[in-house]
Amino acid sequence: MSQTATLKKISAQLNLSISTISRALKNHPDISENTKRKVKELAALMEYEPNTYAVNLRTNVSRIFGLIVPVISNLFYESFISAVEEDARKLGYSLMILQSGNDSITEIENLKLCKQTRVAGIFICISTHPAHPEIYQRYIEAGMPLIFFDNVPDIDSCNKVCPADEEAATIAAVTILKYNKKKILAIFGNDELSITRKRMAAFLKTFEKEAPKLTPLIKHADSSLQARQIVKEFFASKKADHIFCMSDEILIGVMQATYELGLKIPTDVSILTISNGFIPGLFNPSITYVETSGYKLGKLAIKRMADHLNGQTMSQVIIQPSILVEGASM
Amino acid sequence: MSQTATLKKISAQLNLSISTISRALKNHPDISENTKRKVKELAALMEYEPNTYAVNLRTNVSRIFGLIVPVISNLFYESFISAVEEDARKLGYSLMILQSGNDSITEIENLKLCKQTRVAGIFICISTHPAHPEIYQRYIEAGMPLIFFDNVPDIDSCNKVCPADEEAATIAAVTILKYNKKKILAIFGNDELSITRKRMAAFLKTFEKEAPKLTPLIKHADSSLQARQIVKEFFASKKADHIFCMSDEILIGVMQATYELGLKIPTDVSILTISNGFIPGLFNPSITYVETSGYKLGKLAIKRMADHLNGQTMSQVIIQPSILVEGASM
DNA sequence: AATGTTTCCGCAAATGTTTGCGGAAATGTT
DNA sequence: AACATTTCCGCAAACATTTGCGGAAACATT
Repeated sequence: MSQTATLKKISAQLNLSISTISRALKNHPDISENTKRKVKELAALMEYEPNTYAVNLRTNVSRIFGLIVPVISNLFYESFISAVEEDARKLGYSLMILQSGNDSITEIENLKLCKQTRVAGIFICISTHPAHPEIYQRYIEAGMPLIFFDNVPDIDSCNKVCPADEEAATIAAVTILKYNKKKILAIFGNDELSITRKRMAAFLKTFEKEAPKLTPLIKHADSSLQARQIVKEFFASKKADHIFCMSDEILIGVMQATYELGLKIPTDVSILTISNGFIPGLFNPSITYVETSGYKLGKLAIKRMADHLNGQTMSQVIIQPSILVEGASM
Repeated sequence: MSQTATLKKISAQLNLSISTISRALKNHPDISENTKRKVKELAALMEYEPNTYAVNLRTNVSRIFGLIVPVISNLFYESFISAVEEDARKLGYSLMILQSGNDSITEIENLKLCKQTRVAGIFICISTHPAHPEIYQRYIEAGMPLIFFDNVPDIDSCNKVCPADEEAATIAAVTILKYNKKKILAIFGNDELSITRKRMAAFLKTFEKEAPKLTPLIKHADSSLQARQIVKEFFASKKADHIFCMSDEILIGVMQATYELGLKIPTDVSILTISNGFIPGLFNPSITYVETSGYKLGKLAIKRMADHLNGQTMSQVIIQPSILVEGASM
């Protein structure tokens, strides 16, 4: 890079000490208005910008948040990141974004990188199989502001910001029952994800409570393709009057299957999903969904981070409530 | 944060000087194998990690790339970012991601932030209306490795990595003609985007050349909603046997309109779009598209950056070729 | 025994900024 | 005139690291 202005260079020009320049630029009361003016003028002229590294070295804090997600290319994370970035910038922070690829080792490397970078705080959606869950604890105990979101560890005293997974699944179940559906195929994601387990438990619990005689058929799919095959295989021999999808990914596979099977929605089969809202609107008829907004969750997360940085360091679990958004698929 | 190990603390423990510790840890030949071993052992024990800020202050380079996009929540940028992050990590770099919100002022602020952070390089997709295009030049002249992608400025001597916008539009036009379409509605994005202009010019040029008597009807839409309205208004009075969509955003609106109008695809109207590939696959029938891959573009961009950092600083324009992916919408 | 070479390590400066402390000059108070 | 207070500013240390230079010891060469 080119010649960069420093406090030293400014001080040399004005015959003032470095400390005076530093203080003048930050409106320290010790400095007279007159010299403040002169310093600021020259600083502007020379396009002075404080050297972030020197500042961080001195103060030992940076204005960067670390954000770790399994993948960026995901509608949910993407909107989450977008929300966090927006507000982080307003607070004068920027974002260092890392992908773990849902791999525990990479995740740990990323955490280490955050530590090395002396980030001001970390947002993390943990991987499916954390090899060393105790590591999170270490970061917390070390005083690192750490906000877990979406997929969170089973640690009690930590900050978590989650979609209302149980509530969303409950709303879904209640809605399905309200429409008087009887033969229900429910497709969930990877069984090992905490999010899957939570949603499934709440879903089944609601059925047990509200309609004990009704037992939805549960299937698991790791991908759109699997979901598609599950539906096709199922309908080859049996029928269902409703398909519940745990996520966009599953919905996409299910919709492709209904195309291929020639099923009319909602007359042949009704559909309900849990989603951010974007994908359900692409289909015709548009799919009714229980909203879990990555964007709103992001807003909550950055808010929690800001509060934490302002001294409210006690751990807290925040749940982003879910609402039903009616499409035409029920 | 907790007690952090520093060179000084290690040196105190071992009764060696700081410089010896520093050299031992980086295998400097001046240091004997014996002390190297001792130093490394203690460093590992104390979980020593070099202070990034001190290192950067001394060396004046960081291992961070800045990446500026209009928005993160966009399938194209998202996959671009994903690709860049993957390879950046392999090279030992991380990513600072900034959104400009397609606002020139915010974009300049973000550039400034990159400069302040002393990033090793910048990837930028510029906003629609750069208020001060000369600023880019300033960064380039200052020696900042700068890679423009997707929407790029009209500067000659700079590094650009672009989808083959012209080629993509040409392929689209050729395909439409191949299917013998006669009444063509072509919907493009915002007229002021360089990407729109490039695609439109190539599209029209191909028609002029290959089928001079055929003139597609051109419309512009800034959003899915607008595209939807355009189609509905158009079909209220006229007919078309093909709709060309410049982007996913437009495709989405068009598809909603076809649902509402009850148009069968491809019998009533055929559809072709330019896309990353994700969205076209969601519809039934799946939409034929000309691929412009954000992921592949990202790989190209980071490659160019790596080369630049390795001394190949002369400017270069790289085009990511386009291919036709056949769906069932033609 | 004197000189040259190698091996191994430390001194100190430098990077740019922040900040506690102290101090000179100017002003105000008896 | 003597003292106290205020105003304004500089000194120097500190943050953690890197690196040119030099130097002491050990060894090898005449």
